[in-house]
Amino acid sequence: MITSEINQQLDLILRGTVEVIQLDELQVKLAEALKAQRPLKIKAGFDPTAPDLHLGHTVLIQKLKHFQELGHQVIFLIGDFTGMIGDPTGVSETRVALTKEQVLANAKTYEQQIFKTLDPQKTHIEFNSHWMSGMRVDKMVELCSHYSVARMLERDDFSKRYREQKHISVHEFLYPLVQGYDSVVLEADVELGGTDQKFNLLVGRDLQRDYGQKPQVVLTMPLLEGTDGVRKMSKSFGNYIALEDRPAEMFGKLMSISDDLMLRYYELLTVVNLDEVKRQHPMEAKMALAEQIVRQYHGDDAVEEARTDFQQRFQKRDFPDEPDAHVTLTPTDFNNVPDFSMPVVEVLMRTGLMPSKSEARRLVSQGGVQVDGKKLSDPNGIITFEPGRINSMKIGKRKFAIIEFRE
RNA sequence: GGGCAGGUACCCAAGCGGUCAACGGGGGCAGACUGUAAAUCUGCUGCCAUCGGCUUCCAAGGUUCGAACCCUUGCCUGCCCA
Repeated sequence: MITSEINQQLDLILRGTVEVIQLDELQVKLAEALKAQRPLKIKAGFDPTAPDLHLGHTVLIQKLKHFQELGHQVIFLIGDFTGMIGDPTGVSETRVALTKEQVLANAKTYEQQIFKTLDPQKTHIEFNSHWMSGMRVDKMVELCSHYSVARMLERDDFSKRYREQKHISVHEFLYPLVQGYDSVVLEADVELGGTDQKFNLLVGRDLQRDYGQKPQVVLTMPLLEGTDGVRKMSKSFGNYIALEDRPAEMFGKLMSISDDLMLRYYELLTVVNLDEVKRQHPMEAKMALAEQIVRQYHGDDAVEEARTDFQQRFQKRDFPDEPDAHVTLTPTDFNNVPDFSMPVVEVLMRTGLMPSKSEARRLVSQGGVQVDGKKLSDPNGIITFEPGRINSMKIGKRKFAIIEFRE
């Protein structure tokens, strides 16, 4: 009776997970929870350095949702303490430490976003600065004594960087310790994280054991590949789909992924049966995926608009309802020219869609610019405007602008 | 504290006195192709400009007719020895 209940829970819990350490411990915890009518504490930590979440983060949030649906206690931990010091990961760039205000603002954004998936009533949000900021140095030193350098160097990225003679700051060693200590403070039963977090999650187990607690079960989730289909989705790679992307943009990005990647997204971001997806025409399946995800974060109306925009822009290669730029010209814009003409490059610059004139000329000479459906080719060309006439401009593959001339 | 190696465009990485705005790869952009794509092929990828010009190769000085390349100092990174 209890066993069947547990197995039912496990079905959902294990969906999509990469690794569970240890499965039998999880079973025991579930059984105890059931018996004592006490929900398990499920912890997942997020770095508040990024103000917005992307689909990659939602893999974990979905998993939290599963636990929540099973009646467990979800703790959304915001690593603001770590954030305020500045995450040293990423050797090439020195990150600027965040101020308290920034962290709070970011945390606010997090709340808005995760509550599109999680139930606000049943979600605890914690900040680790709560117990870390006031920690005395002697206690910090004591915490450090719970772990050894050799074990630190076991960590993949540390050992790799060490081997490759890359820089490692001492305080980077503190991060896993702090994260692990969070689990001690929260008395977490389970901690979720991406596969890249495995080491940190395991440190949590060790520390809990050292502090006389039962070690948390560690559950790792795959890292979602970004739109390039290769590297993990990340803001710094620019291959991400942010939850706050405009609906049309989100839709477009989802449509631009490869067919293979589409299946992966289905697997990790939805509960749709994959065999069913494979039976569909790839393009239709991709549309359905885009619709489902846009709906989740922007609602039904947005889906409608986004789909229409996409079909116009890309499928019909037509002008979208909402141009990316709208330029209004008046006679004063042509001060020295009696016939209301203007170099193409100048017009392009006025749309604000070009980073430089050189870029604009390049685009024109490569045939990437159309005015009213006619392809331009001369980077030195001139466009003559007629009063009251509205000119449409296609700039590159995906940008559209309206140029209006009013007398 | 001493010794050694290195810092080149978005990233990686050539170049080591003129022919360098700087090879090559990745990424990005554009064109072709297509089911939106992806893959593939082709071109472009500092800025301004009609020829042509201007500002770059960690920073500041210096040597030279001329420096990314040589010298000095500083800053940064890694390794080795203390």
